[in-house]
Amino acid sequence: MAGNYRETLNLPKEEHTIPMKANLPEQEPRWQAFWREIDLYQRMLQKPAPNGDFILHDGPPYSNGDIHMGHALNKVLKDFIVRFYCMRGYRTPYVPGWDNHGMPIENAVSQQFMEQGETPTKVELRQACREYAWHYVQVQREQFKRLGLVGDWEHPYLTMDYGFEAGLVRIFGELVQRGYIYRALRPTLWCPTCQTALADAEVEYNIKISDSIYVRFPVVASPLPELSDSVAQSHAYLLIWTTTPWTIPANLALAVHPELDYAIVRVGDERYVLGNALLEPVLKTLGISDYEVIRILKGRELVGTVAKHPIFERESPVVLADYVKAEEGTGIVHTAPGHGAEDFATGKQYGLPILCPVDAQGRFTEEAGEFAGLPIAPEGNQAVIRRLQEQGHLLHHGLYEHKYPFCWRCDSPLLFRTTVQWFMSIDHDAHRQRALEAIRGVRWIPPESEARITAMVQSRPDWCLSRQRAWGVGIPAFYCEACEEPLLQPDLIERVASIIEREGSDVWFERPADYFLPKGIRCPKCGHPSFRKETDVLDVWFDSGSTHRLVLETRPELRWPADLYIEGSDQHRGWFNSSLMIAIGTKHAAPYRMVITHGFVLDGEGRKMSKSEGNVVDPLEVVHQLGADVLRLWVASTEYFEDVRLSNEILKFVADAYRQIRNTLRFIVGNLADFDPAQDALPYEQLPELDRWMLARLQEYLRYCLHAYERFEYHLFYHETRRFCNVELSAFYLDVLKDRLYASKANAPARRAAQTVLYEVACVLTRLLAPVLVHTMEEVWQRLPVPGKPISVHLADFPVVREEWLDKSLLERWSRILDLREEVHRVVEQAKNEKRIPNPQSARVRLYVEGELYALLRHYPTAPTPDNLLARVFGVSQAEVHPSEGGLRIEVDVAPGAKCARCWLVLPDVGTDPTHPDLCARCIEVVKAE
RNA sequence: GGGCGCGUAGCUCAGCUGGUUAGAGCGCACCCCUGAUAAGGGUGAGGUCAUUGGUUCGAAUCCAAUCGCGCCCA
Repeated sequence: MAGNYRETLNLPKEEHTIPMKANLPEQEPRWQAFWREIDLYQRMLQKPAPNGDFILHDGPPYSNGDIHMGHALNKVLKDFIVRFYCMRGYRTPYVPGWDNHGMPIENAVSQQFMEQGETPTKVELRQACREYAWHYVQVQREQFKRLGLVGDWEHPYLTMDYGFEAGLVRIFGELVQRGYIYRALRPTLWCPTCQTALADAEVEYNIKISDSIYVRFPVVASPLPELSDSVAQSHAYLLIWTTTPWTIPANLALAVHPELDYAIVRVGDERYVLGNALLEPVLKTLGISDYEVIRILKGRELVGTVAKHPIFERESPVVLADYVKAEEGTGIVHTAPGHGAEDFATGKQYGLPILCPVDAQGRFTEEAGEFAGLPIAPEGNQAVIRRLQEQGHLLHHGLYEHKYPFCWRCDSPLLFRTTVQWFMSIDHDAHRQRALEAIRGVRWIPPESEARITAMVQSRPDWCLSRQRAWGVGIPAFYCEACEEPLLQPDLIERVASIIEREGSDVWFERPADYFLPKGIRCPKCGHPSFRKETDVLDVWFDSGSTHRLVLETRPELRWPADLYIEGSDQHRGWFNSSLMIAIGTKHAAPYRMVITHGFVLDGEGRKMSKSEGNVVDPLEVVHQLGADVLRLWVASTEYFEDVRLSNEILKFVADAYRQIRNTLRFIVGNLADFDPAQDALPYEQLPELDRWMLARLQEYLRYCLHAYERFEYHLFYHETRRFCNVELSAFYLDVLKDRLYASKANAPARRAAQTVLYEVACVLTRLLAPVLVHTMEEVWQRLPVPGKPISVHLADFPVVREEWLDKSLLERWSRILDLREEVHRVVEQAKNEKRIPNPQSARVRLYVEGELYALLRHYPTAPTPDNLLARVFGVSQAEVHPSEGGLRIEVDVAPGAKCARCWLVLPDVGTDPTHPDLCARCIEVVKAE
């Protein structure tokens, strides 16, 4: 009678393990609630920390809008690190923060006011900005928490906290004290409609059709005979091209490239100088076909030549500039230092005045002489062109289509104006050298990052701290109302700071200057008693650049400097840089010991994600559909030092990986249902060889993973874990173990040995994966029978390699057996395909081996029983080993005997007992014992 | 246009200082199992190592250029 023996087996207990379906979107919030209940973050901090502190300082995201994948990547990486260090025995306080001030919020809020037709006062605008920023702090905080991030979310740092704002003013004061701060003119892109300077991010480049004019400047003096000879007749000219005629009134020089070739050409009795490479196209445009090249010379030879302004009685000397190009124009660049960044730099270099005859509304000032009062465009342009024509210096006028900067809010074409701004000097007191030295003392990961920050610091200009904005911390300067003398004094700055600390930075905009100044103060220059306040606010990079001082130094659980900053690679110019500047400026040392950079999140094709492309993957949606653990596993799977890719397809693969890891653990935990390590675990010495092999492989795997964790290379850990779970556990060890686990007596040593190892494997995997799969590993942990275990896996210690289990010779022997296993599989597969056997389970394998391999294999039992290790390893019912003289031969046939109804092995001893005619000898014994 | 970086199978990644037929896992195809079952197992097919040209006895690995992509700047 074929009985049903299923009930006599020790099958994994479904109710004792984790469910196959993870249902993360629903389950994760429950675990998060659990952590909140037990106050996991505080418990992590209270955990013994024999290795001391590890301070990861959070770079503050900007508090506008929902989080995107870039945030998710950044914060999840931080979370891996915090959790790993904590489990490694470090105290790891993590204080998340937000960057609140700044233009994007101000713009969004102004937009809202505009839509409602309201014009807020500065203070009203600021209050709305503060509310807006706070709203998104709360939104993002919840979104971050949903990703499973651990940290002091109830006490984050905010750059708009009064204390922080006061701190900013004080740091500014420190820099004033140390002599870093100065005031100077600077060219800015200016919107004449909004009447404000714009930041780069507020500028959009669009196609514009401009006037294109070729203008000649008469030479009035030159060391070159070819030019000076004709001076008397005014017949030598330098030829320029411009698309902004209105800047001609501000012309103060003509720039040439020192190394480019220039031609002096004769046209009738006139001579023209222009770039040799541009000779033909330019003369063609001007309609000149009859000409003669008199001389070719280098640009630098033109130095000393001076032209006359084509309209005004003023000189315009030739100057040298590297940015002059031979691709466009005439090779000679009309230079107006008041109207362009490059022109400004050249102007400064040559000591030219910074002439900017245009007012805030884009109208010519008195300095523009006859043009005063005209808007620069279109009237100004037309007037200038007309005047040039009257003078006979306009050689060509056409139209030109090119990219031009526009205001992103009002779409007006922008112009360059020079205005007075506050700066931090980067070269004061050897600051730049100190910074470069400090960079060398920091550990940069990846190492290329050091070259990048070095280049940035080497070439960075002075820091322009002024922003003509409302939503920020006011620059604490005063001006004499009589003589305009600026008043910038550390003691006065401290007065402002202490008031802001009490009342918030709005007070600067609400109160008059007197409120902040001591009674009786007078202008040191003219003695006048009344002052006005500076209206500029600090650049927001100053805010975030100060966090290391205002967070690390003020929170008792933190310290300065940080052990680690980890941010996107754009922060070389951003936060890494601004933090370094302020740290060097105020403390002469770097604010971080180690800096990691990660790449950007691109789509599946390696392109930037953008709404218009429709290739954006939203982290909130991923969490909603697949779960945070899948998202986190994706982060772990990427080589994030470079840009990383993400698409739905990629997520599908990661979700598969998640399922495989989950199922492996599900199987292991299910087989530990009746296992109590305290009572049932076997000592190492009593473990069968295969189990000791597994423990050795586990140590090798663990060592590899620890190394990967230590180097922040989670992708190596991810791949090795997948391989370990799929190949070594699922496809091999667990499969081989099934007979022992299921068919042995529950407390048979063979079964307890298997469980002992499974338990070890589970303990290692769970802790190793805990920083990544925070929810899933907690779920597993709660099921594991660990004696005296911490309440959460996140409070456990990271596993350590047990060297004594690394049995080298065992590993070596088994690597040969595993090779042989592959051979056997191939032969069995072939037999199956040829229908010689229905399936591997019904097969017998006979090995004919020689030499060393025979010496190795002969020790294994070859009798047809469940204990035939080689048969179990090969996945067949029976296996024999025979000596051979002609190399390896593998024969496969149908195993003799019958299939045991209980263990399903085909064995000859099935049916030896009449009470159980369909059982093998081993199973009879097990069944009878019950 | 400039600076930095990247480009190995459909996907994610190995491949140390140049040296045997370029590896892994997943995915895919075919098959097995039905006592991990919306699971598990086996076998197999996939790559001119972005392109081109150099250096070398020999290059995915070094050099140059080109193309594509990204970040920062102009």
